[in-house]
Amino acid sequence: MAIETDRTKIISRRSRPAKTALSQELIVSTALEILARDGVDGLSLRRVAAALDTGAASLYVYLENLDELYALMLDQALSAVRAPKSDQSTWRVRLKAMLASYFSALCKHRGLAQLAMSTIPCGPNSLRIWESLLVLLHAGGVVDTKAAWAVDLLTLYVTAIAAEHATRASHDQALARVKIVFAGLSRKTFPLVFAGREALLSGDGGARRDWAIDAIIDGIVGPNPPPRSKRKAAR
Amino acid sequence: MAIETDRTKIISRRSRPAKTALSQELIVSTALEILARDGVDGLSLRRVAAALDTGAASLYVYLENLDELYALMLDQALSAVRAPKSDQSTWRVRLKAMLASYFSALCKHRGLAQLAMSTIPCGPNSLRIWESLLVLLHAGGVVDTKAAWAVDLLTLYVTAIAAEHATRASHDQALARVKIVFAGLSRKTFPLVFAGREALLSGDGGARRDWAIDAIIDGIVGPNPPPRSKRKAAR
DNA sequence: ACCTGAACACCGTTCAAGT
DNA sequence: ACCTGAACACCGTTCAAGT
Repeated sequence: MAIETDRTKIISRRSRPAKTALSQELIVSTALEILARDGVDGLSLRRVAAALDTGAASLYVYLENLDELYALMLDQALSAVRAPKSDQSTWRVRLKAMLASYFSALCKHRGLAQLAMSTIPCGPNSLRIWESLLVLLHAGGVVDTKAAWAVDLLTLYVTAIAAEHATRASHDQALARVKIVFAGLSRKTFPLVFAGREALLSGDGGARRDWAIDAIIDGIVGPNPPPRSKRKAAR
Repeated sequence: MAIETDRTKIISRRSRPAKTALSQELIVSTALEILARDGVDGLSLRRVAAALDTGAASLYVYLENLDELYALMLDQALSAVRAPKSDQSTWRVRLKAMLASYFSALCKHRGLAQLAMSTIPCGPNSLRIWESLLVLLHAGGVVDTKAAWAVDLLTLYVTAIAAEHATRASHDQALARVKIVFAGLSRKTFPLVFAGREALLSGDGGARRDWAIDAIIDGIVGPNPPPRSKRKAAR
């Protein structure tokens, strides 16, 4: 998407981005950089403006408001999500790969997932991803309304788990509170919580996420999955 | 300004709550009221303080910071979540009832769900709810690590869907953007998104949520559910 | 058309000073 | 111990004025 707007970007790369002409894309990229570096608490319009050697007011030529910036940031970050090649593996493996890619795109910039939770993703990259997910689900026999709802459910889960991930990572105070609570947990009043306290805490990253995604897909496909054809799953 | 700390409390209950002695609980209740009335954007420490006829600084006797307030608000709101009576229905019906209760508790105060997404719930009410959910899942044959992960998955979904719900409700600008995108959607480039655009948008509230919860439970229980005993499900 | 400084109406948090 | 006003270092957004 117009990676290098014009020459200046190549010529005058000194200490600073050297007063490149402002553009929506540049603003968004800069904002994503700041987000990745300083997290969601370090991101502000004023800081983005400062990084671009200008004042916050200047950005309003390119943005209606902060929410629009968030939406654009989300979509630009989602450009990293790629649909896996269609000529290999089952639809299920490809679906999971795509969701994993979605997850890591959200995690790449610290706190992006939190923004994603309060933004309805509807940029070009979201559309592309939705389409790919729908194709994969169709291959799995999930169609129509169910397919639409399934895309929503799957992306919602991935976004939520990424947001939780980011919260725990950046916000160790909250995590410390949980640990204290678990340390003083009464085995009598809460026997099952007590027994499962390890598992409840364990981010354990991958394992829990993989299990959850599989569970959700199982649930979506339903108890009577369509007959598995011997052919490669349809494109 | 503690002019009327005690007797006056009974005597002078006029227009205002009449300068009740401050307390953590009172602060939390007031904050929840403001949240319910003005949404997440209308909530601030200063406003809570103003509603209590004091300055923001006064609250720091009872709160470490804003995050602690959020955590306390979440837990107080979750006190409305009740475990259904154990002597009726199947574990599955009761599980769904409890999750529905969880959902409506989060929706009752506009924007609470958004706070919940960036707070690890670990107050007494969360513990109680976890325990009940674990009991129900055990009745359904889901145990150990799987049960713990399942509780996490279910509550994460409910929280996320409530947050999405709140975002859409309060934030019609974003919703308008989606509608514009869908209106100009290319049936050629995104055939499946185009076909499912109604279903993707339809909040449709209950139906989609019910389907998703059922799908997740199905997925958790797994393809080989334990033999359904004829007895009432164990407590 | 684009950029800017200054202003407006807010934030959370701290702290010395009061009672 | 509790409360307070004032201050600090920030916010997003607007707007008249510049180029």
